[in-house]
Amino acid sequence: MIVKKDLPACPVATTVGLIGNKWKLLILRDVLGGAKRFGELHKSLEGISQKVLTDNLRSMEEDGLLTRTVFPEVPPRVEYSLSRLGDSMRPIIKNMEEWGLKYKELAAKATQE
Amino acid sequence: MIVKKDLPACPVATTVGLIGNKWKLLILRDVLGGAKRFGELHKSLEGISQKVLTDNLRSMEEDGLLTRTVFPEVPPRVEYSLSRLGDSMRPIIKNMEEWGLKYKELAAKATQE
DNA sequence: CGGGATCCATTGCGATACTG
DNA sequence: CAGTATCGCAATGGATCCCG
Repeated sequence: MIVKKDLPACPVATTVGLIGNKWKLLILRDVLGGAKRFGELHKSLEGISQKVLTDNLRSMEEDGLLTRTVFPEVPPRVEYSLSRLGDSMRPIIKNMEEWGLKYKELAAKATQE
Repeated sequence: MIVKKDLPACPVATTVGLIGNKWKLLILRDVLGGAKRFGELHKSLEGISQKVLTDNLRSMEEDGLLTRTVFPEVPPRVEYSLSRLGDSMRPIIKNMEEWGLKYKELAAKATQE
């Protein structure tokens, strides 16, 4: 599902409009590994406040990147998982992961000198 | 050149720390096409203020992603180009571009229905 | 447990003016 | 041209309380 926003002319800007934000990228990273509960995300994303996490999750849900599933239990359980659209971002995160790994190798070398 | 910051354990977080920001990603996009002058970037990045552009350029320079070259002319000319480290981010931006293109196709289809 | 609602401090950022 | 400096507002985000 795609919700209309004004799409910028540049495709990169389009993508950046959806995930050009620290937390969204990290949320994506977490959810790539499978559905996550609110509390799990909150723990994993160190430093994020409940409010900001909620805001980002809502936004990503609106944009069709995430699927929110409520399990009618007591206590309530809510899971966030990747939609098909969200899953199509996997290569982007994968690239960032690979880049980060290489960067850390470089940083390690630079340190030992 | 790599400047030390505290590197997070997660490689994705490492990358996000350097470019997990709307403007930096768009600056990267612009500079991928070759060296750009300050004014060119300012025009291309619609909506950015001079201050924020300067701040981001400085930050990216500190992080070793960009190279800043001053030409001792009158009027002064300053060019920003990709360092080797910055250039290694090309695949990430490329992915985002491809994703944006596909997304726009989807959006177009959804509209015509 | 997973939020919604408030209130408030902090900051980000735009606008403007000035300079080498 | 490519900045730096300053000011002041608006928005972001943190903390807290409450609820289904």
